[in-house]
Amino acid sequence: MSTLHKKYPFSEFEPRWQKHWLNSGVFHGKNPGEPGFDPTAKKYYILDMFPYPSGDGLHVGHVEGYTATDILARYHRLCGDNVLHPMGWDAFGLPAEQHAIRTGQHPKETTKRNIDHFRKQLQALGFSYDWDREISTTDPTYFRWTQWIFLQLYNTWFNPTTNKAEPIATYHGNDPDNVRLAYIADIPVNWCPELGTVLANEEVVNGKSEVGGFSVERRPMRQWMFRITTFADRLIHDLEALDWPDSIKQLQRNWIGRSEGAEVIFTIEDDPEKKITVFTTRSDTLYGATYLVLAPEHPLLDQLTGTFSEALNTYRKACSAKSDLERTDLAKTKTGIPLGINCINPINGEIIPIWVADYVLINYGTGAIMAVPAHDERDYEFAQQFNLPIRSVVKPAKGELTVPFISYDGIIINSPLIEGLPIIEAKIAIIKWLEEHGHGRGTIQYKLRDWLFSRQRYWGEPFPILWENNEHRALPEEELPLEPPHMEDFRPTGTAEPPLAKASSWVRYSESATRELNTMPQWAGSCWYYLRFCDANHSERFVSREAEEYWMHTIDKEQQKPGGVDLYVGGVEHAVLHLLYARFWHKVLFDLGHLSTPEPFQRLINQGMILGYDGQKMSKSRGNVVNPDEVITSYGADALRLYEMFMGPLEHSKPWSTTGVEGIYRFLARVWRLAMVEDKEGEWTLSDNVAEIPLSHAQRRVVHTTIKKVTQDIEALSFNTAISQMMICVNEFINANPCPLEALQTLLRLLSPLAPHLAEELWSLLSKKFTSLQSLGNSASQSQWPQWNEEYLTFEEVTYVLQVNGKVRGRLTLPATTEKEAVEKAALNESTLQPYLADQTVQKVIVVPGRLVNIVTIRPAGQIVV
RNA sequence: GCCGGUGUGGCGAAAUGGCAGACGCAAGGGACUUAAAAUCCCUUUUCGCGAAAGCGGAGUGUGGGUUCGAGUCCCGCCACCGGCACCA
Repeated sequence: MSTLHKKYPFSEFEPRWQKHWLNSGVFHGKNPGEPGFDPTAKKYYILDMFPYPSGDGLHVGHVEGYTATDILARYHRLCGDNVLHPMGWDAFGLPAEQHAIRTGQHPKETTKRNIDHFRKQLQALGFSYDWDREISTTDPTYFRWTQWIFLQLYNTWFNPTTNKAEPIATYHGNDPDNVRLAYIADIPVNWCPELGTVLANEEVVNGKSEVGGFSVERRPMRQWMFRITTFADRLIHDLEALDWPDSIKQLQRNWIGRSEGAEVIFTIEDDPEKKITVFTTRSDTLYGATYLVLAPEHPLLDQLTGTFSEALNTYRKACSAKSDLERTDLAKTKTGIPLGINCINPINGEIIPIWVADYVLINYGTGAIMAVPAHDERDYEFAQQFNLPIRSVVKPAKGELTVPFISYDGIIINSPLIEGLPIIEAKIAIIKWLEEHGHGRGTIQYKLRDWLFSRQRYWGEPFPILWENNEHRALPEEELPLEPPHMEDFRPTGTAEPPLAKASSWVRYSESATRELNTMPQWAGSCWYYLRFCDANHSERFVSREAEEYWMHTIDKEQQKPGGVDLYVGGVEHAVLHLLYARFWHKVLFDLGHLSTPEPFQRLINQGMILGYDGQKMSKSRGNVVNPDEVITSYGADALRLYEMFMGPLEHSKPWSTTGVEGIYRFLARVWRLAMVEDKEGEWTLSDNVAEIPLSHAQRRVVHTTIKKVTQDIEALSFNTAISQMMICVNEFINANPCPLEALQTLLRLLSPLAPHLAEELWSLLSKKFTSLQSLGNSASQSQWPQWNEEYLTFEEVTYVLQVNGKVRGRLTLPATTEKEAVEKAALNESTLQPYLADQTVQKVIVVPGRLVNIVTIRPAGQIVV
């Protein structure tokens, strides 16, 4: 393709404009206090999910989201807004380190090279980033503040009475280490031997590591955790006011997994001092509990009796040897073992047996359940397996009782205290009874677990933590940033010991203190980068208060919007990882008074995936990967940008089509030829056809329709239809002779956010001849976006579609000003309709102004004709 | 199993409850050309009738409903995609 004659000289002018933009600094968004800052301009913060700069370079999927935000950024600048549109690099973390190990180079070098390559590729697409604000998470001037924020979390606790994070000094209990938001815990974690590190729950998919797909095992380890669970309720609640896709909100809600229920305390029959607390969402079925189940790892098991049967020990061992995958396999039959100990149901004093079974999970609720086999499928299956009694305590509101009966549409039976109540009321009554009698309480459980934050890898932020006498303390703030030691051999040790342990002189902090050896996960840097962009070079604070308040301030107090980034565009894969973690950090910093908004991202859009031509996900092994560099070489950056926007709705997944790119390329060439002609030598010169003549009525209508449609579509992020309208406009003028300058001028302005190189080049060529043209854009604070005039959109005559009983039977052209009654009258008199109206009685006439008339008739017999 | 999303020509798609298929791709035809490329113009949901202009019927996964009128709103079902899943 590249050997073909170019339809317009993009390869000459695209790099030229890119260079011009870079050198002139036109895309720099001004902070308050900067020379030229305009306090009257609206601020607009539009953010991309910054990339991990992989060795593979830019993907066409990146191009899609980045083009969408670039169009918005350029559009808002033309509207006179002060736009913040930054870019940076999420360059710490596992993939970068894996890549370095594979290529045998130090991650510092590979990261730098990859970043340089990525930056070049982005600039070759003409994206209007403010490169003055470029950041990399691996830069000490950046991760200094990542470490500082960690210390904020370390020195903070969650006060349940205020429902807020507060400085640890306001905590008056005896062990502050028990309540810090960043804490050390000895718990079973996801250890991945292949990667040589532990992973967060969110990074383990079906028992495999999300990165690389290696198997993951449970093992108890001492790790840094974040108490994100204390924010579970706010993380759910605050979703409401965000302009996010419902699907993403739902994903986060499901992940947090709030469920309301009750804790019920059962007393051990032979030892009334010992009690078991269970969690249930079905307190209404308390009378139906016929046995109780403990998770095999339940700590109470060790206290209950020292004389475990051999069988129980064997069972517990077998469970711990199982992988998560085996254990959660729904298809397998349930296993369990009776403990030989009974407990007492508080509601009726009934003595029921205690079992141990691995269908009860230790890390949800209390690790113990009351089993109600008549109303829970799992309990039912277990009871069948081991011949345990099944007692129905709810019957359906209508219809036959089937067991197990799970539905909420039921009435309580066999339960003296709550007999005959509907389920919801019964729940409340039981909880009230439990609380009054000290046998339990209403409570809320979450699926969300605390966030495992430490990794046993080299390429990440070191923790600003010191250890002395087996106790941790914060590294003094003035010693930040704490840079990782330079190491030649930074590979995982093959054991649970982090590689930093090998840097012995770095590890030793003083005679008696050593440094923390773990590093932070990749999420650390991406949790707050959007804040740093507001003030990327500030050295005194993670972001200056003034800049943060300006770019993140509440945009709409009336609508109770929380504010934050005005538009955030990225892939759906971050729905429950990055987007949840960032919200958590943000809320902590907000509670501590460092930020002015409770949420980071007001509006979120997920771009769909770009698939291969075969409709499959692009992958090297399928051989269907499209390289953006090659598309740029053949068709130019504008064509690539425009094509990806024309493919379909931004949120949809859609397959790549090379002929589709050619179609867009042809369209851009048509725009070019509106103004340019090629002479015999193949040189392009300005066409004599362009003239300063007034638009005809019809032309003016097309131009103003286009202004309106493109403006509204850009604001709605409906770029495909905006482009369609521009095509219609170009089709209108391609054969206009002469072509009015005004049409061309308007079209170029409308096109400039989408295909900026072509628009700039033509504008600049035209303005050499037509001095009436001012600058295309980017001159600050003056709106240069075209305005449409509704008057020009109207037609003098409109054609009505005439229907009889909903079927089109004719048309009628009338002056646009014709009154409804006159339209009706004209329609009834229209000759083409008469055959359909003969023998009929007109029952009703519907007139939709400017569009259609529907005549509803009835036969004399009284039947409506259909 | 639960939650969410999507179903419209050969393909990507478009349609404030008001002429379904704009715009683009692909396909076919024409103009220009010695020829090709490029460019420009025309046709293109489908079935029936017609030499043709045209006329008539059907049609937005599927079955119902609301409405003068449904791709669009409501109820049921089917298929595909994504997420969660022994979470009590």
